[in-house]
Amino acid sequence: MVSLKEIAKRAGVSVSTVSRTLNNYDDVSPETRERILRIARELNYFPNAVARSLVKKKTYTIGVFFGNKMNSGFDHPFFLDVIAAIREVIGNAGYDLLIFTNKKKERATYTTLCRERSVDGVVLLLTGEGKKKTEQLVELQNSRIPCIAIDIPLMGEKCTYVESDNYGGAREAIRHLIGLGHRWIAFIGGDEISKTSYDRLRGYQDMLMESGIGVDPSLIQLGYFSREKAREAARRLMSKRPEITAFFAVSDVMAMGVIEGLEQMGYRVPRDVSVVGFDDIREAVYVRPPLTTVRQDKVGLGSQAARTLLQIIEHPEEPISPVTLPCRLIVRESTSEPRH
Amino acid sequence: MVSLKEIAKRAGVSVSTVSRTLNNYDDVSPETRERILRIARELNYFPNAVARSLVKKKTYTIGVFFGNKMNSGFDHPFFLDVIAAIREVIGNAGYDLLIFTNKKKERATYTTLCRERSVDGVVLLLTGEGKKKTEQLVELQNSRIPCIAIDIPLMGEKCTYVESDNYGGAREAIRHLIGLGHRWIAFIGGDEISKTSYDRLRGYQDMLMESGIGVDPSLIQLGYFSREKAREAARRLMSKRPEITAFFAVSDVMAMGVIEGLEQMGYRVPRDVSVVGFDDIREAVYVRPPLTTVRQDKVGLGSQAARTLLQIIEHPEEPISPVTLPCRLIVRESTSEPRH
DNA sequence: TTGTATGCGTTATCAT
DNA sequence: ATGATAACGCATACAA
Repeated sequence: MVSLKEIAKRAGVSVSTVSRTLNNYDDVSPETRERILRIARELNYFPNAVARSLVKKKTYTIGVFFGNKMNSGFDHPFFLDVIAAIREVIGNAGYDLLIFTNKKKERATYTTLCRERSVDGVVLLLTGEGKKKTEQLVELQNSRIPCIAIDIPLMGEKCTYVESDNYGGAREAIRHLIGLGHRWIAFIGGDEISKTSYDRLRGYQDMLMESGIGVDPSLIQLGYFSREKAREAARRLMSKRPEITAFFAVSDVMAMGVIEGLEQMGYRVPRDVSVVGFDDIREAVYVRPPLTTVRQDKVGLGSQAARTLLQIIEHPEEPISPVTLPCRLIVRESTSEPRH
Repeated sequence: MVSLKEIAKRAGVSVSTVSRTLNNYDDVSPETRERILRIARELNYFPNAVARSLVKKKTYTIGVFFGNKMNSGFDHPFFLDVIAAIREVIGNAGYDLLIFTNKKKERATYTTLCRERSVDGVVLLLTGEGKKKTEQLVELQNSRIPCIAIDIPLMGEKCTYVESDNYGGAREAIRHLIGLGHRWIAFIGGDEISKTSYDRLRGYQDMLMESGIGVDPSLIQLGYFSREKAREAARRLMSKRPEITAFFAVSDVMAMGVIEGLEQMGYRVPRDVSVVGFDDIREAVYVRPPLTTVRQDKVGLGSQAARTLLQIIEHPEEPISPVTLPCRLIVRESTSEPRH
């Protein structure tokens, strides 16, 4: 509303003098400086970020893309924690967050939306649907837009990702089950394409091999990160292979589905069958039985993503690389020794 | 990156012709139109929203303010659901969401931040801390910035709010307890200033009066929307007034605290004492015992807020007024008949 | 120390 | 049907 011109007029100086004063240049006399600052304060002046962005080509805005499903709220399993951490870090650095929601752009891609809004950087917090837009992801990865992805293996000149140690976390989960005495351990995966799910599968397989138990492919099913699909997968598995004593589901939501399916069939968890999840979402501690699960460091993921992104933006010369954060097995009450 | 000027040069026309073409003006010949559109497509042109905003004084951006507490994620009890609904509605209308996070502006207020970023409107999704910045809220309310508050009674020329029927919801909760046979019903309020908490208190009092039970002020305590504070309040209350058979806490988080306190003292819920919450947060269904609570229509709150805000923005001439959405009592397992 | 001029990318007004 | 020009609010190179 009140502009530099307005202040300049009242102070009897030129616009550029006002601009320099307000930007703390030191080439302005103490008297005029005082006068200008006083007037600016009186008029309650604040610079127009839009105009400034136009000339400086810097918006102090970080874009965010994430899943689209409506009814379940944001469908990322721990959107809230990750975004809170991101917000904290980038806020301290002087940036705001732009959440892309505009549905009116049919032909737009992640890249064009970023360019259009001139965001300084972008974070990708996608779920199933979004992760499948491979062409768009590649385009963004190859663009010069500073980009950090969570759980998606993108690598480019200004693009990298953060993830949990999914492989190691899965190993711990299986080690735990084996230690308890389990030998017939089923695996409920996510989908065919996600690296996240794949790494957890590898951890499961490797641990079983190393323990001399071996991998039985028929114990491996996909649950597509859906509670219902996981429930049905568990029921199918259990009726075909009643010797199973434990399930490892690669998300807590699916673990909850597995437990549901098991109980529908008359099994008790963990007395008859043990179940381990992944993520440690908020509900995990409340659910019955409280879930043994592999905790992802959500705050760590978010703040690391933010820090890496800021580094790409503000120190473009420095090399970048993906970062992997450790997971931790949280033993609660959904696992116990196998029924004999 | 690629601008109107670039396209103009390649097409051999002026910038203004390109602009008119791209904005679907009808005063451009079919031939040049085709040529320009083709080149624009080839160059993968997208307009620079910043430049456009500067001249049109419209950003297609809705600002969002909310609580600041870090560790607990966003501290609004149902931030996620509300924001998801808002996102849906404003996204369909062609707007994006700007989440204010910048901590580097000490002297800034809600109003100045909005002006600085030139947002077209703003939604207030505040918790305890934010709600207490009364001067700032008044300033915003009196500004000409289109504004919608959730659960805060702001009213101005371009400012209003949405809330749940807190009074009615509280009445239902108490009616339920009375119907079960309870007579000694304690109230765990939020704080002294929030209208939300106050309306629920009124519902509690009125229902008790209408039922001929009457209100005992010593059964009323504040829990400041904190689990721990509510837990301690419940313990104090219960040791002084062991005749209490039911608690009504004005948030689920506090209800969980109350249950915790009760169980620490050796009471069982609901066998010995019944507990009713408010909100119906996601955890409410998983917690033990599953919480009887007053459900707020989170999606309704969010989408109503968004619709109202859009109306203020796009139809400034029409009158505005606050809207109140109905609540619904969800009976689960934390309530039963009183111990004799 | 201060002012003038120019440009950022776009839209809009007014000629032609 | 098209182009020249100004304007949005600010920053900056250069001149004075």
